[in-house]
Amino acid sequence: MADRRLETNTAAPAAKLAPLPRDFYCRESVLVAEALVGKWLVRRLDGVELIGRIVETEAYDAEDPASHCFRGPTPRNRAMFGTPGHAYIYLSHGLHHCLNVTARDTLAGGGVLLRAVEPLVGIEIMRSRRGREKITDLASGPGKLGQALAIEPALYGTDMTTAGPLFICDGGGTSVTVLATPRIGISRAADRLWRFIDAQSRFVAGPRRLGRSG
DNA sequence: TCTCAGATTAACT
DNA sequence: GTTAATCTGAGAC
Repeated sequence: MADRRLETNTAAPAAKLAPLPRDFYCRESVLVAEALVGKWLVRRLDGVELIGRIVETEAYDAEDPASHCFRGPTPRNRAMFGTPGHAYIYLSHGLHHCLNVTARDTLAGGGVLLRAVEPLVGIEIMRSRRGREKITDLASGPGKLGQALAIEPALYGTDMTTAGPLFICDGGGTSVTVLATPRIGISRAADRLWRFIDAQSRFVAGPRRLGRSG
């Protein structure tokens, strides 16, 4: 897999950063979560591009007791009941802004939490925003990702299928070894293997094993 | 209106 | 391994 490692911090040509189409998100959130591993998350901020390669995701939907949309629409989660492919941002523990992209084959509610990315472009800006030097500590967690990529409430509901301030593109298009594991930090439906990680990435935030006992 | 749990992180021991 | 920081929604009364 050394052939597909991407250590560069050189900006990719903007023309190649075409957002993934709406159809990509109009599937079961689990399928979208798995497919997003290896894609590039693009954040445009004050004319600067911050790009990270997605290495860790989690799927949630309305039938999932661990999901924010399990109990139906509220002012906070309304985005997850709208058209797939939009940003759902929530404040975790009153401190951290976490980024989801809405995804579902119906409008019943669902989304994919982006938990970690491998910084590719704008690394120095991310370092500055995070106040950390270690590249593996810049976006290896949902709250860290939010801080590094300037994920803020103003981005709530952003259409991520257009080349705006926030979107996801196919990126390198290289194949990825995706591993399914239990989700992190939840007590309900904790046995579902709805967390997806790049098995080879050192930027994954949590454990790489399948269950509590291995 | 009050209380509690929660899709987290970083500092401290 | 433990704990503090801090906001939101849900449920109980």
